[in-house]
Amino acid sequence: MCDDEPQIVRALRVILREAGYEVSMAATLAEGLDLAAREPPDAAIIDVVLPDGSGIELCAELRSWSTMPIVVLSALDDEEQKVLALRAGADDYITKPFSARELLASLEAVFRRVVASDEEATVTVKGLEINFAAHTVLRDGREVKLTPIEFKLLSALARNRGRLMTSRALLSEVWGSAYANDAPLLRTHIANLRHKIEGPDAKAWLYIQTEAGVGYRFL
Amino acid sequence: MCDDEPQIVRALRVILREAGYEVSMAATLAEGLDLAAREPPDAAIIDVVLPDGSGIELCAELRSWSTMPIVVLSALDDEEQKVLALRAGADDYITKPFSARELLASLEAVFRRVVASDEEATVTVKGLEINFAAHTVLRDGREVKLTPIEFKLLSALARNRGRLMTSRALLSEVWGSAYANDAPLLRTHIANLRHKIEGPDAKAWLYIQTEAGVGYRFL
DNA sequence: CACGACCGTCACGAAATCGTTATGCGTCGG
DNA sequence: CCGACGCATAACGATTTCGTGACGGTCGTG
Repeated sequence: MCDDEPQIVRALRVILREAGYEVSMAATLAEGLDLAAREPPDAAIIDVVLPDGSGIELCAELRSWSTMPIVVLSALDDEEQKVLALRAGADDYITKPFSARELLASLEAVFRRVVASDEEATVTVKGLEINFAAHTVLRDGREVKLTPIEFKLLSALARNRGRLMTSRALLSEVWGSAYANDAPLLRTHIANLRHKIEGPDAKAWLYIQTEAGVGYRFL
Repeated sequence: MCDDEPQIVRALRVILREAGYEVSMAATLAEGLDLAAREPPDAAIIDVVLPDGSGIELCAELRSWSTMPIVVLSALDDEEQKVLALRAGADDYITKPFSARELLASLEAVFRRVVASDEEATVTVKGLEINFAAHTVLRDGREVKLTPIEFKLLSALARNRGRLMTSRALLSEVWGSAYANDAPLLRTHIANLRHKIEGPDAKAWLYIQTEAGVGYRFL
C-alpha cells in the first residue's frame, strides 16, 4: 500500500488486515518503489497523489519489471485520469470515498483475473515477442538488443496494443511529465526503435504506425 | 498427485513424467496426506473430489504444516469453489478438461512463485549447481568457494532465473534497503562473482547477463 | 505553385553506465 | 601480534546511451 494520508492509511490497514491480508506500507513514491523491490507483495494499492510524484508514474515503474496486481486510488472521479492509470498498467481504479466491500471486491476480482491469465508477462505480435519480466525482445526467435528507454517506449506501446497513444501520453509515461511537449525527442527514439525491431531494411512499418498530428499505435 | 479417477491418473502420470517430474500417487484424501508426510514431494496436484472427502480439505491440511506448491484440479469451473480453494492455500486452480501445456505452465508458474520461500531447492543451470540449503555451488562437479555476500547475491539472481532483476531490487535484497542506490557496490561484487562462477578466463558472460541501465539477469 | 506543418533521419557532444583494479578498514584465527 | 580474508569505497578508461539541432522529404492547403 502506498499512500501519504494518515486517515486513509489507517482505514486501509484495518480493512485489509481484517480480510486476512498481510499489509506493508509506504508513504512516498520512492518508498513504495523500494518496498516493492525489497519484498515483492502479492498486490499493490497506490494513491494517485503522492508527496514526490504521481501514483500513476509509480504504477508504470512497477509494471516495467513486475506483473503484480495494482489498484489505484483517487480522490476525483476523472475519466481521463482513470484511462491514464489503466494505460499505465493498473488493474483497477477506485475513487474515494469507497466502502470496504468495494475495495475488497476489487482486490478479489483483480486476483482472479491474474490467476486466470497467469504469467501473461509476454506479448507476442507477428513474430515479435516482448517479455516484460525478462526485459527481452525477440524477433523471429533472435534477440533484439534495446536500450532502457527504447524498451520502456516499446512497453508503453505494447501494453496498449491496438490503441492510439498520443505523443503527450507516451512522453510523460517514458520520460516523465516534464517532457510532455518534446515531440522531436520522441521522434528520434521512435526511429531508433523501429530500426531495431523492424528489419534493418523495411519499406513499410510493420509494428509501429504513426498517426500524423496525434501519436503512434502499436500493431 | 492425489486423484481417484483412473483416466486422469494415467494421463497426468504421462504428462508429468514426460516433463521430467518424478511422480508418486495417492487415490484418497487419507492416502494423500500419508504420502505427503512420508516422502514430502516438491509439489502437490489434488483433485477436488476424492472418495473420502474434499481436495480442498486436504489442501488446507497440507498447508497447516507445509509450504509446498499446491495445484487443485476441478471438473467444474465454479468461481465460488475456486476462491475457496485459493483461500485454503492452493496456489492455482485448474478446471478439467485441461491441456498438458496448461498444467505444466501452471506448475512452472507456481514453482517460480514459491521458490522464494523454499529453502531446500537446488537450481542447476548449464553445469552450475546451486544448493540453497547447503550453501554450496558446484561448477561441472567442482566446488566453487563463495563469500557469504556473493552467495546471497547469486541466490537472489538464481531464484528469479530468467527474469531481470533491478539493481535496486538486488541491492535491497542482499544489503538492505539503505544501500538501494549504491550501484558501484553491486558492480564490484557482480564482477567478483562472475570471475568465480565463470571460468577464470571467459570471453562472454555465460550465467549473469547485464542489462545496461536496469539490472542483471541470471541464465 | 509556394508555403507551412509534420515527420523521418543523421551526426555530434555531453552524460551516464559498466567492468576492473587498487586501497584501506575491520575481523578472526593461529 | 600478525597475516589472511571479506568487505566497502574510490578512481579510471572504455563503451554505450541520450538529447539536441540541422536537413530533407511528404502532404495538405490556400
